[in-house]
Amino acid sequence: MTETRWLSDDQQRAWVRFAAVLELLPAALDLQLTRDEHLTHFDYFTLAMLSEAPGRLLRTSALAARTNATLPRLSRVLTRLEGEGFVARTPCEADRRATNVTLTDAGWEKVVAAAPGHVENVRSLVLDALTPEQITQLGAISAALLTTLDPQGKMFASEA
Amino acid sequence: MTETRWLSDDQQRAWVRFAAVLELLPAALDLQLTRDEHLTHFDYFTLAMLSEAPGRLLRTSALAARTNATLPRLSRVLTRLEGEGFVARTPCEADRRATNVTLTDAGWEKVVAAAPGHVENVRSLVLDALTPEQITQLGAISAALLTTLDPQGKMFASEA
DNA sequence: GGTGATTGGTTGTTGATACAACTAAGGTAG
DNA sequence: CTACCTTAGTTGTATCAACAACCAATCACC
Repeated sequence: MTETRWLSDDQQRAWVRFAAVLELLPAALDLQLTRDEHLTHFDYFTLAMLSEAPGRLLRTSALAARTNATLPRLSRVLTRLEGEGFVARTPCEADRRATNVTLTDAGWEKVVAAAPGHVENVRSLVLDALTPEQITQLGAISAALLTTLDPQGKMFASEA
Repeated sequence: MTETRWLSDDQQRAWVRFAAVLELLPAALDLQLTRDEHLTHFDYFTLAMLSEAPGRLLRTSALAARTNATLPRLSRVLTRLEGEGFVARTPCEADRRATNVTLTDAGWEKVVAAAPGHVENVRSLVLDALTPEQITQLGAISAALLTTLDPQGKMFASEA
């Protein structure tokens, strides 16, 4: 059995604080969206990914990859969002196993309505608390972490 | 209606990456603990907070504050952990509304067994991907974010 | 072109969390 | 001491997500 290498004081301090951020920030992000727009952060992100897709259209499995969702989870969320009139499901002509998901006009309006409040929340919770240098550092740190967390870049539409 | 101030390229890039980390890292932390120790990260954190408390004892509501849990959530988790023999609930003598939660010997053993693997996971997912400077930066950035996210320092036992 | 393996997506079931209602104990004012 | 408010914790109910089982369509291969 190998000896555990514990953390230095500096590592310990950074990790404890960062872990607290991981715990608190997602909840704070969700809170504003559910309160102001009756959308979960996942709902919002799903609609946002569709809004950025060419033709506001993605296949279900492609949308699942971008949102980091399992297919069962996305399936039920889409059923609800479809019922609310924000998305529409249509069979894919090219591959009849697949389903195309499109953002409806109402869905587009919803994203447009929700985005400013969400961005303002991101500003007030994150960006406004940091110096420009720290924002750049955070980008570099996050990129470094993503090389192990998301080596394929699944969550980034522009890549691969 | 005020005009929305959108994000600069630098802000946008940093935020998109950081948001992906917020999505992926907690799941990766949970995965190792559930796979290797059959503990959720919340279970582990709960036991860890108890293990660091004087006498391995905390009142339920104090434990809830340190773990950022609602009382109902903690109540049910404690019921399960009690059934597994890791914690014990005893009435508080001083205030008979309150309940003291103590870490049993089995619970202590569990934390001792689980900690090395968890720490190793934190290393491989976070610390090893960063330079010493970046670790220091991450600590400072997290501290800055916590001034708005957790102004009372609820999650830090040492403070107020 | 038929057989078997794979992929795309939905649904059954179970465990987990939130909100709200509830019980019980403690504090406070008359 | 009694009525009322607050605090500590548990439990009822509904929603959400995960895993697994399932159906349907496509592909690989002979």
